[in-house]
Amino acid sequence: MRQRVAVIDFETNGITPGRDCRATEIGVAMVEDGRVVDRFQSLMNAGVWVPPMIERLTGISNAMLKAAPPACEVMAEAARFVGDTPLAAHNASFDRKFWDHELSLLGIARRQDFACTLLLSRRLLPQAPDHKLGTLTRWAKLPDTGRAHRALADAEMAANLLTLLGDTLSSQYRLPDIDHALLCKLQTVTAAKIKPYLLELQAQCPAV
DNA sequence: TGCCAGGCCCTCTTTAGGGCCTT
Repeated sequence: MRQRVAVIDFETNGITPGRDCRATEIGVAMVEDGRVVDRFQSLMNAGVWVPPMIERLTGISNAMLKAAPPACEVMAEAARFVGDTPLAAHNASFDRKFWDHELSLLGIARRQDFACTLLLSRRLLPQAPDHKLGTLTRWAKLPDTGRAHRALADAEMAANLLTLLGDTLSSQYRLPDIDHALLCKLQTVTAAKIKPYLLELQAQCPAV
């Protein structure tokens, strides 16, 4: 896939964004033509408390957040970095709600759709042992990007997975124009119907 | 006060339930 896509990952102190549940770190891997070409990463201090279980999971402590820049500054910078670039994430429904929530606090509305590497990998890589980001990375022998459950390492893992999914579509179905809009369309086709749908797309494409 | 996600996907389904995935 040649198109530039911004793959994002949030670390947070909980599951549902709100007054006491906020992003604690953001990572963005800008992927283009199968390579990560640019990166953005920052901890952010939203004034929330991180429970011990999540401190252990992410390695992000309350002391680290105390010293981090304010969430509003970080998110404003992240929004400038991403601009209008199409977005992707692993289990995008999670990162999308935090992206939308954090930007809404700045009065910014998202303009672009999210592609989801979880939905796409369930459809295109059904033979994987499971569809956790770490499992898929090891199973597909994708590069080690650093400590799991840190935002930039996970964003780069998801970026590599996105590239693998694009390559899978190219090699298995010989589709010439794989772009973000196609990926967003594919993730709305049910897993049971994806193969016939792709074969139909292939039949409509001129031979390459 | 007490509770606390939610969308997707499969199946022993559709008048439902439970596992997956994210922190």
